[in-house]
Amino acid sequence: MKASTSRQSQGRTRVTREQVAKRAGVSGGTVSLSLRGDTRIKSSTRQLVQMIAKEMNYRPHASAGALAHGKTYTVGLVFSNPQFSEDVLAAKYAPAVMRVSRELSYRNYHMNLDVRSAVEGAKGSRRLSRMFNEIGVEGFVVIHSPGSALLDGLKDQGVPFVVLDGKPPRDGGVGVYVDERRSAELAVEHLVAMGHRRIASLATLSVPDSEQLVVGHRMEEFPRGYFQAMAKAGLPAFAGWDDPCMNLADQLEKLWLQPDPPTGLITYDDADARRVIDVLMRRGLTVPRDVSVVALHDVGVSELDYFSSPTITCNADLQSEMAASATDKLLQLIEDPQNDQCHESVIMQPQLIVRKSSGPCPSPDLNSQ
Amino acid sequence: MKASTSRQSQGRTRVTREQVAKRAGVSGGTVSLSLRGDTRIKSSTRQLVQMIAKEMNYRPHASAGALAHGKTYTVGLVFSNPQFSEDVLAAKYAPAVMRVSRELSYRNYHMNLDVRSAVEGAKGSRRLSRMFNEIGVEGFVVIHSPGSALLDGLKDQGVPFVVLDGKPPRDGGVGVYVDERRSAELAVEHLVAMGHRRIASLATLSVPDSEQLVVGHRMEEFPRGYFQAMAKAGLPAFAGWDDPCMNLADQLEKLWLQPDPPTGLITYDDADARRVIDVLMRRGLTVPRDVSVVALHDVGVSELDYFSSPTITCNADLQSEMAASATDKLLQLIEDPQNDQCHESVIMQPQLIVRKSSGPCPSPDLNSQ
DNA sequence: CTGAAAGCGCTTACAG
DNA sequence: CTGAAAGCGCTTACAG
Repeated sequence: MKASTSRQSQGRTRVTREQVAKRAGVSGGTVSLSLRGDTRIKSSTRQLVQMIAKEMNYRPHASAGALAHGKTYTVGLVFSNPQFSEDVLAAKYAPAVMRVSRELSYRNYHMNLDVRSAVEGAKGSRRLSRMFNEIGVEGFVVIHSPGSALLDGLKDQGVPFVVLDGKPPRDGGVGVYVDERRSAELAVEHLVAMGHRRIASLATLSVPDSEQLVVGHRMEEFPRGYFQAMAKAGLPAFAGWDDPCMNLADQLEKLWLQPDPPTGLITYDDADARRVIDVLMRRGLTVPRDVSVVALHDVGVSELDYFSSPTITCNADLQSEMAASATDKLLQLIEDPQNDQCHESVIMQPQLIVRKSSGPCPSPDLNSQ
Repeated sequence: MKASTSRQSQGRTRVTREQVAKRAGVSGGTVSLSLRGDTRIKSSTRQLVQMIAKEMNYRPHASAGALAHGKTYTVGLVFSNPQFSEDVLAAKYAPAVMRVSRELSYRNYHMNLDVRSAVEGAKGSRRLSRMFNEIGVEGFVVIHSPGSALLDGLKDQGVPFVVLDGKPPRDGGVGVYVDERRSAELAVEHLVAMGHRRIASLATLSVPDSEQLVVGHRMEEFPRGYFQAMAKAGLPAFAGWDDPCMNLADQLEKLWLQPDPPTGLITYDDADARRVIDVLMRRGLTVPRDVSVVALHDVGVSELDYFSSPTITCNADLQSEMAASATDKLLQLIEDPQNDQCHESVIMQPQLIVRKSSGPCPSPDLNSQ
């Protein structure tokens, strides 16, 4: 019973178009057209063919189609960020991956996921190029690739792509990303609205030391948005760090050596916020009674609610929305590259979700008691 | 400058085999054989062709190959677990997805990820069937599909598949999963070795109520392993729950109403463990000083280390290893189905990682002080 | 309204 | 050792 033809996938004799044609008493071409609902075929024969095809459980062979008409209806999803390990990226972007997959399937496209293209430079480029030429992937969604050489390669070759959660190369290309400065602004505005005036920003590495490169990226937008927002609010900015690699505890230490320690803290993400809260607790400070903590990003731990660690106020994670938008853009780029509109990046507006880590500024009296 | 042929992917004129052939002064067939390193071709011409092909940056067209020889070198990765939402599955299995992708790429296979097949029953089956017939996927890695109708469909059609982190259908098929009973045994043995005698097990739902089905699955193996392990250790088992939907706080409440509350607790996963620790803290109990908590599974929060919530002792997460093994099995199944060995499931042995949530049993004196 | 035919780019016996 | 040719299953002008 277990025995079967040596290649199962082929042993199961495939139903071909010609078989349907014969059964229906028409030619192969007519079958193709009928199944596509082409009105050049008389309605009655069209329906006949459709019926018979369904009966026979006929499925057109995609490879044959691809060879004939040149389209594969497949796009590649690749990670390209040498700064993070694959697993870190995978965990972080899992929802995006899922969303892209779902959106593609709605449009009858397929998704080819390739992790190893995460490799930067020539090697990564070669992989993408192979995917494009060999498998016939029609375009790429590239996840979070800051200033990648990969992208330049794609652009040179005229391969459609869109960057998900990252900016496109300076000289063109499309990206879908969140307005970072606005994220910082929202955080500052929220704290100001709660009466806070002394609001500090903390720089951190939430990744292993070996991946310090990321600091450069983070440091670029994160504090800039903070400084601008503070300026806009007419408040003096002060940062916790001397250099970007300074750890959180040291930054807090330094801030609390000042005569007037901050009542509001802004961290890069919710994971950092929890670390900060933990340090504050050890110093005998309670969040948000004594200090409010707001994070700019949500990496998935914002909603945990423990005895000593409240839920975190932070900007909503928009990756699923970005994924949908990126998929949309890419398909436009593939199907209608003439349309100028699809060559523009999408900048999403952040939305702050207020949770339990932030509250009113303690009044000075209580504060100094 | 921006103008280009209407279909970029085709506009970029593809380098074909015939072009290489002409340049090399040989026939198309010779090019194919040479590039595959076939020794029927004289070494000198073989090398010549290889050189020229590289020069011209020739990439064989996969669809054409697939049409000619019938192989696509593509496998499908699908989720099939109606009990969890896609996002929950995605986050949980992200490392597995990455690992499968990597392993496949090492063997020059491609991965087609399809989320929507998570839909159970006829609809999901149809999707898989379409993937198999249309795209020519040669087999499937099905993630965590307890007793799924999908699998039966695949088996009936003779489509190669392996279940990742789940058991195969009772009547055959291959799965890769961890020995759940042994997981429980390790947890019990660890606590016993630390002097604990009163060890309770807590049942929980770490997913929203709407997904209660999962309880059935969990309850099946989890307590069974616990009860067996306790019996083996010669200790009386006692469970925290009356019914499996009882929440953790109530279970703890109940346990601590007893004259002799437990000194060791076993939870399903590290997330549950943290919830338990949180409840214990509110009751004024410190972990692991007063109570040790061990989880059977690691869902990724075991290593967080906060002031009030220590790292969690639990069994290592083997999903990456399972993913590698599952990929291996599937490719064997595809490439050499005759080999009986590849039709057997793989049961992985768990490994307990001791962290800070477990420690020696408090001595009775200190305990009652 | 439909059929016959060329072609997509490859693989693989089969001659020579 | 290599070339000429049939064939994989489709699409798409082109006749009629």
